[in-house]
Amino acid sequence: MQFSKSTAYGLHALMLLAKSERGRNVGIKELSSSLGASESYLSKIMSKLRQDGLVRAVTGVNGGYELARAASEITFLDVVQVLEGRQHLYECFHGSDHPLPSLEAAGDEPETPEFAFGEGCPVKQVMDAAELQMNRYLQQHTIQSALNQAGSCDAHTASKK
Amino acid sequence: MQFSKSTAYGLHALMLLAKSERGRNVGIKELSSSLGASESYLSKIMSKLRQDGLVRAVTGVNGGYELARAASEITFLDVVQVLEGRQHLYECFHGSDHPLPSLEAAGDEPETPEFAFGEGCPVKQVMDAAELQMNRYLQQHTIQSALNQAGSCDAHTASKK
DNA sequence: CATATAATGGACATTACAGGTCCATAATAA
DNA sequence: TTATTATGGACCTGTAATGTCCATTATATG
Repeated sequence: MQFSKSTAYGLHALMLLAKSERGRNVGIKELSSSLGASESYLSKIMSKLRQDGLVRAVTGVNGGYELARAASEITFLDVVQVLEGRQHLYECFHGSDHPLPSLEAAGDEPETPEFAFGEGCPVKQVMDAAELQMNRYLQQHTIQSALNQAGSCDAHTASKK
Repeated sequence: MQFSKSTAYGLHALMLLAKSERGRNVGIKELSSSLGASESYLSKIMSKLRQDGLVRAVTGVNGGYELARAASEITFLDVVQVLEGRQHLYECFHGSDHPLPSLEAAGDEPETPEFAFGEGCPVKQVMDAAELQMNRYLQQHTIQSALNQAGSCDAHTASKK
């Protein structure tokens, strides 16, 4: 299990947009050369971010992208959910369309002492709660807060032009 | 990003082993029929769990698997790390062998105000910390605790044979 | 010892999906 | 009108997850 590269690219792209002066559009060329990603691939990612309302895009000359709202209002969770999808990280096998284990044996097979799968499943409860811990953290951190963090302990590269 | 099916199978297999009487070996046939997985596939998973010391296996007649230590000493994190690997969930693209963005421009291009990637990267700091939140939760929950949880709110299926 | 049982590990097949490219189209500023 | 720039569809590719098969090893039992 790994976060996709798309998420890494998306997060970094938003960091760049947050840094650029407000009102100025940043083109895909600039973004892709800064991040070392191809224009075609990165534009797919930016497109998703736009569809979900995280960035605005304007086509044509001097077009490009800018944040759709303040960097302090864009959480890491927002970005992750757009680029990784909103399904749960954990599913008890056969994504719920599968009949429960004890269907043909209506009580005559004592050697299958099964707990409930799917929703009531204690394994799923733990895994979902674990995911929640992570998501809560991601929701508490924004593009802006990460930017501040970078500015404080990493001031040498964050020189303001 | 999703947990693999292997993790789901592995966790449930351990739950079954924890339920079975101590000292009794549970064979792959029994496990696979209970979980609805093929014997061949599930045995691969069990093999991994054995190599990492979570279960013991004995070959031959009456052989099978049992927990290598108390169910209360096997955390969800243990299982996840065996079956998902121990790499970080997040990597800043091109796993650190890539030169930093500002290499050809030794100070003459003010339009690439880049922060450090890799270790110092503020994005990675947030993502790693988020992962840590999840892992901490997984470490605090064990096969035994999940079993208890199941017993309390799901007692109808957890009848002791 | 012989036999049935059962896990192991290697090799291999299959599938799904992330990663990545290309191109035709639409929108916009100059 | 033209150059620029994002969009979205189609498509290709590599790799990892999933899954099967088989020969081997180990063990209990008769």
